[in-house]
Amino acid sequence: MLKNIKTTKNISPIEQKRIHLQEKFITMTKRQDNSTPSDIIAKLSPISNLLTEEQKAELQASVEIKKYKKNEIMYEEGDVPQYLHCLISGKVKIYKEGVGGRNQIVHIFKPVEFFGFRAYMANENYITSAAAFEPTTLCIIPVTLFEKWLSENLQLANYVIRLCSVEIGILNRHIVSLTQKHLRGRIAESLLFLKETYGMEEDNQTISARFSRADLADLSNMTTSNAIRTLSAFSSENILEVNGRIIKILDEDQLKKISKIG
Amino acid sequence: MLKNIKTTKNISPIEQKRIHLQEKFITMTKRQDNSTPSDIIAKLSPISNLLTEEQKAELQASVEIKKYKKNEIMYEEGDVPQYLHCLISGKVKIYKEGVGGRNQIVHIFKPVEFFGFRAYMANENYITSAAAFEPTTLCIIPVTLFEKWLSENLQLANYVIRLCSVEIGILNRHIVSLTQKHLRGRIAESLLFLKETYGMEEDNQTISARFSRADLADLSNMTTSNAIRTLSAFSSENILEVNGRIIKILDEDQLKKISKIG
DNA sequence: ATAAAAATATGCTGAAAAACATAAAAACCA
DNA sequence: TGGTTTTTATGTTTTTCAGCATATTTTTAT
Repeated sequence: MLKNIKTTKNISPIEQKRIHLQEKFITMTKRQDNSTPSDIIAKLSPISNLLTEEQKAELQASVEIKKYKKNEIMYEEGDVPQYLHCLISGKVKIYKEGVGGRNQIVHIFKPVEFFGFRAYMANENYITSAAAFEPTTLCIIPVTLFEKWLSENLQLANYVIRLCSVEIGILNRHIVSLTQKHLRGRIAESLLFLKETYGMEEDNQTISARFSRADLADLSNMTTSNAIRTLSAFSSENILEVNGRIIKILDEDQLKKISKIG
Repeated sequence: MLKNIKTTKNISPIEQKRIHLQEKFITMTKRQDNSTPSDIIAKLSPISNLLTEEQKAELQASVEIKKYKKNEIMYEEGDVPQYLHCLISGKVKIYKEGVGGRNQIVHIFKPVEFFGFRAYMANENYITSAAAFEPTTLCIIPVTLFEKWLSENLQLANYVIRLCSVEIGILNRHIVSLTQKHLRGRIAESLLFLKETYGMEEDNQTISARFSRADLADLSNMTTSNAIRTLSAFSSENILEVNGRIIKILDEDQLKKISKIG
């Protein structure tokens, strides 16, 4: 009894709010995961809309659904690419192992986007790994089937060319940011990028993503210590309000400025 | 007369050899540039082989030949993409301006490769600039025509998808190298990359490219001073033989090792 | 041919960020 | 529930590299 009272006393209002937000976030995430198989096929519209009737039938026949736990790995560097992966719900990181065991996240995906075909099309084994940030549902389709579709469907092929073109642009920008900006600029850019990708919660300030400091570091090319330090600095400068993994952007203009000047 | 003797005396055997190699290199470069218009169309085979007869006729009707001097700029960041560029002879760099006016070279092209369509396909203005390392000949084709071909030619579209897939892989690898390797590892990698791209001269040691230290620096994400310093170090370690812009790889295994461990 | 400009070489200094260390807080789990 | 592991926080030291200065060499322009 006494212990219980003590525990309750220890939780500050801010902490209570954090726990509340955290639970709401988990609920939101889980809710997205309740799709039935037919729902899921419908969700593949970015691809399936471009397919012929025959190809849609092939999709129906070959698609498989896979669920991944938090931090579970989908494929690793060196693996032979076998499937086109479509992200139905959850969040996925594509990362590459660096020299000192340090990882660099090269892409993050949101529903409904697809990945995992590049290496196959380039005739390589995977040079990156893919893992789930949070509980995630994927559709997987044999990549040979996807290749066949590409070889017979102009619309799909042109869509993929446009996707790749956008991706190359992002990577070009990224190279310069990661190599030339300073710690503060790189973290600022990553936070803005997370906001763009996963959006905000109802308050229009809280980023709809819960990343560990280590993941933020891997995204921003720095050590975990420096990610922690820089977030603390932004917090004490009232640019962010940081509450565990819940990050609220208080002064977006300032953050953009820091991101821009490096 | 006396002066003449003095001048001759000042040129060491090594220097004479350097001048000889330099002149031979310039001759080689110039020779590649003597193509007639019909030769040039023939040289576009990587694309034209994939075109239908009708498309080939359109190519013939629309293609233009452009010559660029050393360091001349083809397009700049912010420009509206208008042409597909095919490199017929010479060497081209694609680069991006960084924060402190420092450039990062994100791609180098050799004949016959094509570029300049990515931004258009991504529906953007150019986010990179293109310039000639040395006297260069290009074919340019209206990018709208290229887009039309893509929308009606499966083979071409699939070829472009494969090209983009390879490119994305290179960029992913590049991000990790440039951010995580040390000076020595980055320069080593750039030199090996130049060797892969432009090949060697007859001696099978000299890289068939003459890059300024500043360009090597822009390729390797470092200051010009550090590119100079590191090349000197490699030279005194007998990994390279450096003679102005002529770089001979003496110990490729060692260079690969340095590139690998960072 | 000669002056001016650009590129290369090298040393020195200081800033930025990694590496290391340690403690506190939070999450996990048997 | 208490103990263990992981994550976050923060201070200190060390390494790497950019920035600057200056001299020399090479290239370019006139």
